[in-house]
Amino acid sequence: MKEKTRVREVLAAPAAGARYVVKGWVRTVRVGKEVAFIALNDGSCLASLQVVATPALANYEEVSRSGTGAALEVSGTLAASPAAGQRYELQAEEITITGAADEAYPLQKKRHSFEYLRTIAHLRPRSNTFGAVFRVRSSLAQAIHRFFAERGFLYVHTPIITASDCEGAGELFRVTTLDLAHPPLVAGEVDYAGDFFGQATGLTVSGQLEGELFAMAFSDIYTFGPTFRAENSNTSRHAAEFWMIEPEIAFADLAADAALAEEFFRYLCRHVLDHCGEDLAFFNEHIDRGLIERIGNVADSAFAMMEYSEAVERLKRAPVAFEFPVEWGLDLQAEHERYLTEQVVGGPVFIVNYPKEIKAFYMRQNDDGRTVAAMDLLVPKVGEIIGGSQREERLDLLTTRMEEVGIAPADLWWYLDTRRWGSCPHAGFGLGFERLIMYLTGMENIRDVIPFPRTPRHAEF
RNA sequence: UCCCCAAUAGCUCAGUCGGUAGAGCAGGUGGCUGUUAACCACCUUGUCCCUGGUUCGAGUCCGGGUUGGGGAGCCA
Repeated sequence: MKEKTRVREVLAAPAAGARYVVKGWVRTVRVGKEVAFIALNDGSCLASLQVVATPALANYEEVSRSGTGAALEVSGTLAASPAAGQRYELQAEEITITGAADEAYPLQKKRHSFEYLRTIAHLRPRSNTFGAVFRVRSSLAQAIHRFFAERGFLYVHTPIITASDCEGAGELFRVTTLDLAHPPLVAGEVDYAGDFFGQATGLTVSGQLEGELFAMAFSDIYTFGPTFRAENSNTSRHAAEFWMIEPEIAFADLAADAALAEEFFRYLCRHVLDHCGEDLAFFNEHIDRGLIERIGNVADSAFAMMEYSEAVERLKRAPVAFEFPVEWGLDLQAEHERYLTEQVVGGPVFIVNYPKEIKAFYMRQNDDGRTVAAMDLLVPKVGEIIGGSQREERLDLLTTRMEEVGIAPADLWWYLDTRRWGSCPHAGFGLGFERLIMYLTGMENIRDVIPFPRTPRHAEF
């Protein structure tokens, strides 16, 4: 095969005149008798390359009839475009139709609803919006690894399959090789002793507990991988399979945790502004006007911090009627979080030190005896985007707390061992990758920032 | 899981008071043109989500269901 040049590179050429081979998919064709214009896109950037075809081509008739979606290989010479709309165009000398696309091609050169595009998720990456979404997603994933690598963090692959169902409150997907029609039974219950792992197992809902084990050896670590929740959640912000970033830092307290989260979040805002400009401009114009300004503000401003107790007081004094009650000891609802970040602060804000009753067992108990060292980062438009805490490193307090909330310490003996030998203050947080992408693109549905979304009743593709 | 809304051509949608279905895009034909999701003319395309009911008559009103969307809870 002839070596190709990406459209992105061709469009960035210093001058016209060179010959190129470009391969991609047709976005639109505008046909005439003496000339046809083909917008060719290969996903390397948002812009398409204008290919100019003339009847001099042996297969001009065929080429001019190729519709939106067809795959073409074009050899030609780059020329300065005489018309407005593009700097360069490729004067085709030879065009091969690699894969034709007829009128049944579901992606037309017009606006489609996101709902419809979800039903053709195998083709939607060829659209402008989803091309931009998945380029930004890829770029952000690499930026996340770079951020941690620059700071000496160890990247750890925590297990996908887990036997501990007390990691969090999330419902586990079951992993089994048992014959579901005829499972082995003992006293009417399924006997997992005969299952593949000899015990009940499921897909992970968090890599945090294993991450803590590695932090107790490598000091600063992070995980970045898929996570699964079998919750029957039908919202624009929940998926059954999503990706999560979970750093864990040893010899660190909640303040250090929040400082890391802020540096991390601002780094990623700065990253898309500096590296995804074309796609961001597209989102800013078509999806969310004000996006670039909002991201820029976050990248440049220090984040506020507010005690949970103060947040409750502010909400109580708020001159608005909330649907849910505000009382010390109750969890903050989405409407409360939005009010705090959008109205009270007008920017990102950490809420810290929550009542221990509404938070997980592993969070470090504060000296007041009623709060734990937890933090949530709230951002305008989205609400909670990061949740983290300092972990309880004191063995006696941790085991007591586990018993209080009904988690058998024996099941997590390995977790408790880190508190038994060489324990130290440590902290970490979790960032939902898709929610980050939503925040940085303005896309409002999690199903539209993950290639093939898994949600209740949906595992197509 | 709960609340609300929606479902009409391949896609995006309109459809008045209940009177028998329409536009744009896509597709076809022709024209025109260095075009810019080109343009102009003509043409083709319907299980009006399913089901039951009210009615002389239902895309339209009512009941049940399915699917999708928005919101809430759970959370990331």
